[in-house]
Amino acid sequence: MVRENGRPSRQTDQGHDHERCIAEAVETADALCARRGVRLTKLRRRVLELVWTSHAPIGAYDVLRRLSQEHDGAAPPTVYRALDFLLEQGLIHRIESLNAFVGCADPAEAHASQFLICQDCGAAAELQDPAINRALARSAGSLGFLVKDKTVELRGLCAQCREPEA
Amino acid sequence: MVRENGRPSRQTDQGHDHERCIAEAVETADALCARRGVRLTKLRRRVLELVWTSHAPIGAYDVLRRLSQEHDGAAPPTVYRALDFLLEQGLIHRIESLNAFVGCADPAEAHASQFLICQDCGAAAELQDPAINRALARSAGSLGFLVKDKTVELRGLCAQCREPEA
DNA sequence: TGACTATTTGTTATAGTATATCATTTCTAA
DNA sequence: TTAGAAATGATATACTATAACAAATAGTCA
Repeated sequence: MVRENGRPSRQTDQGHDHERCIAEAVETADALCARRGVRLTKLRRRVLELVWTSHAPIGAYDVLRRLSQEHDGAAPPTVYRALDFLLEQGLIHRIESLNAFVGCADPAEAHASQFLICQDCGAAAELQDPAINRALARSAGSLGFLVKDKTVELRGLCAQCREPEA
Repeated sequence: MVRENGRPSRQTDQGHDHERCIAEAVETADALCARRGVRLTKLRRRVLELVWTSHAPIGAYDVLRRLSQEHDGAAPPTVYRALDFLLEQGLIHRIESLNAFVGCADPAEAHASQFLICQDCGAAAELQDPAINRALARSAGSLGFLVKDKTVELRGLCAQCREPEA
């Protein structure tokens, strides 16, 4: 587990076993891709792991920098193609306000989610709040707007990072 | 008014007098900046007009291309600085999912708004729906998350562009 | 007024994000 | 085993945004 000075690293550890987090994400992805008949190749799986390095969204070029250390000839398209595949399969999400990517907490089926992004620790928590989706659907619907895709990103301070406030 | 073949241009005309739209936006901006003691310079005012060219969000480099036609030596910082000023003053909004900018419909005071972005005509409608904001606040609050800033962007088809469906 | 100061704009360079294109390799299925 | 499809390699380039410093302009006050 990644630590700094013996204490949990804020960026990577919310007090949980993150290795397990990554392993589970990869297992789920393997199963899902097998069921769907799509190929989670070694490269794509590795990019998925890199995105899951922490719960903080990671930029494509950060993924590239890490990938390059172990994969000769990795270039931007290498990473973007893998990210595109993972996005299509719903295994990761794109955070528009950060130009970055984060692992999907619940990739089993397509869903509209919302993100709470901490400006201190960087972590992005994924929600699927029916009340929010209802309010959005109602508002758009009343204007005759047909929603195809949603981006809901709230930036601020997560509960842990707020504590020192007191 | 911008037209194509004598018919209203979808990108710029939703069946309204858009010249009036632009003029009102500039008048409001002038008054607001005067009251606040900040300077809406000729350059900034012109960039505001260019952002208001249509109700479709416009990219910084599109603004630059247009500005260059009338303003020697316009460069990226010229535009980005003006856009930053306009954002600070709440006169325009940034659409994260498009890396683009759109005029603010109600710049008098800070507000959390939502955008309905039509994937056909490109127009972005700005909402300020209290029900949406309540749902977001409730959800974030229940998790102890302190919200500082929100991005809510729904992409799909606006009422006008849906009609041909039938 | 005239000089000081802060703000705005000009200019050049560069960082950061993403895609187009074509060649090569690898996988799959017949 | 081999043709076709899918994935990856490799190079170039497009698009978005900011850093840094110089010059010009506007506002202030002696």
